[in-house]
Amino acid sequence: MAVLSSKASKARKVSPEEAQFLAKYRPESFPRPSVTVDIAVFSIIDAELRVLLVRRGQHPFKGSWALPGGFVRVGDGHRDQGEDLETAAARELTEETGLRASDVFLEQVGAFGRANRDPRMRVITIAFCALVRPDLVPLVRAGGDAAEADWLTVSSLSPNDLAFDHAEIIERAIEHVGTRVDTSDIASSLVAKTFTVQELRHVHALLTGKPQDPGNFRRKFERLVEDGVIEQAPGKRLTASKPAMVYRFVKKG
Amino acid sequence: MAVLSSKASKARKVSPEEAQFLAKYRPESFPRPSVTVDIAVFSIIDAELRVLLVRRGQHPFKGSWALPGGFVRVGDGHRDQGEDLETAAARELTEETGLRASDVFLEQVGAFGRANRDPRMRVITIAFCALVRPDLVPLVRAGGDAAEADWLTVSSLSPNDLAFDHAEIIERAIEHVGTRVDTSDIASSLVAKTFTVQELRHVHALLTGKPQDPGNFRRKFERLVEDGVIEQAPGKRLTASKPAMVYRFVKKG
DNA sequence: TAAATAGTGTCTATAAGACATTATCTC
DNA sequence: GAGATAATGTCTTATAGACACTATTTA
Repeated sequence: MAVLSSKASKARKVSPEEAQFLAKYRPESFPRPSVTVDIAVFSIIDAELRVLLVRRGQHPFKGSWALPGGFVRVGDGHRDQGEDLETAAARELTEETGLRASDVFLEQVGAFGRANRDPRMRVITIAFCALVRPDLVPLVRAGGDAAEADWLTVSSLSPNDLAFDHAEIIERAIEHVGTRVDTSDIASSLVAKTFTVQELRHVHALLTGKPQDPGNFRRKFERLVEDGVIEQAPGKRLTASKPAMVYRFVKKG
Repeated sequence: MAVLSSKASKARKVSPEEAQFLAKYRPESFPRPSVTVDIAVFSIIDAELRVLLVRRGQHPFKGSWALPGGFVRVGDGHRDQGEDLETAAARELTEETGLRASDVFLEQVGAFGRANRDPRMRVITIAFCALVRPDLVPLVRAGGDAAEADWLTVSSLSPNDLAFDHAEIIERAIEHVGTRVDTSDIASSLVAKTFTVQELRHVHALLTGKPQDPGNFRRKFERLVEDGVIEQAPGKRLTASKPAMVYRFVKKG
């Protein structure tokens, strides 16, 4: 399976015959769906997992909370084919939060395209999840056309408050993140640049939904230090009692 | 997070005001992409992991192998919104193989929508993976418009032989399946109705890409028997030497 | 000194990896 | 009986879970 290289057909050779075909080709006018990207932007605020939502000012679902998102730019559909899905997600993220996409973890969750999920027309959305480090949250400014935006606590969300199928999308996005906690450094996107053992433990607890034993988690943590994923940082974190040592993720070369 | 129920807004209440809004609403004519479903249909033939591909008879990529797939039906875009993505995938699967979707494992892998992945026009595809039990493979008949179809060995595929970004899709589909081998009964979709320990072991070896130790795998297998996932079936599998006991997956209630 | 939280150690259960060994069939 | 594969057993190591314990700070 390693035989299959990732980015195929980057500079594909086009035969004269095929070039002629393409020159003559005119896309037929089948009915087409609208395609959007929606982003479940997560962060941790006040020790709670939260998601950034915008309140809809228009029908349908006027007054409900919705995920930030928007249409994928597809160009004129012939010469200019527009932007990639990831690019669209990154653009929307920046537009709606003011954050640079390079500072945020962004990954596709999947496509959601049930018929009638939008009563106006057929809309297929590509859902992404984004993780924002808590120390960047203060920089988030409610973007563009959004009437009202807020970080809502995930555990107290009610599906009735959410527009479209966004409750389902959020649920799937959380699941998506949760399954990757142990196999990726996804948690690094939800702690500040420096953090204590307990702070990272808390992130894991929130993402997995299970309480993490302090002693057992430390073992995991120490393994990450041994493997060079995490290193100690200068300084200490002052608390109400004994200060804690402070760590940081090692930048990958 | 459990607060979020899966299928939200099944019978949403629409206020008179919103109903009026929807009655007046006319979708604007933003440029829209074409949306297709493509299916990576896998099975095991002659002890090799194979994927069902069709040879393209037309430009672009004429002569290359491609995943079976087709356009998602989106209705007239207003009153009738067409079919769900899963429905589209199941329909295409049946059209192209003759298999009933209920007999086949089918799951979404994700959306692939890079600009210019199709030189004709902007096409976003929702990729699915399908797993066909080996005993159903003989029933597969090259479907509909497909000029030529064949089960190609995954490990000997070259990206150059594949149309569009289908090499990338296949790779991601294999990855998708591989990550679920240990946490789901996905392997049950790749063995015949009855199977031996070694046969299931071989499936795991192919899906994970790692050789599975006979003794160690048996332990795993016995755990599945204890958990009621697998049960012994009558009869034996005759081989060149000692016959092997035969098992089957317990039907879920 | 008391309260609080950081940090350490221990015991057990579970599962994986790497073998060696025995059992039972066909030819 | 020879060859082959099924089936079993053993030893080691890695990890997770539960929980008791010690250390260091603030108030």
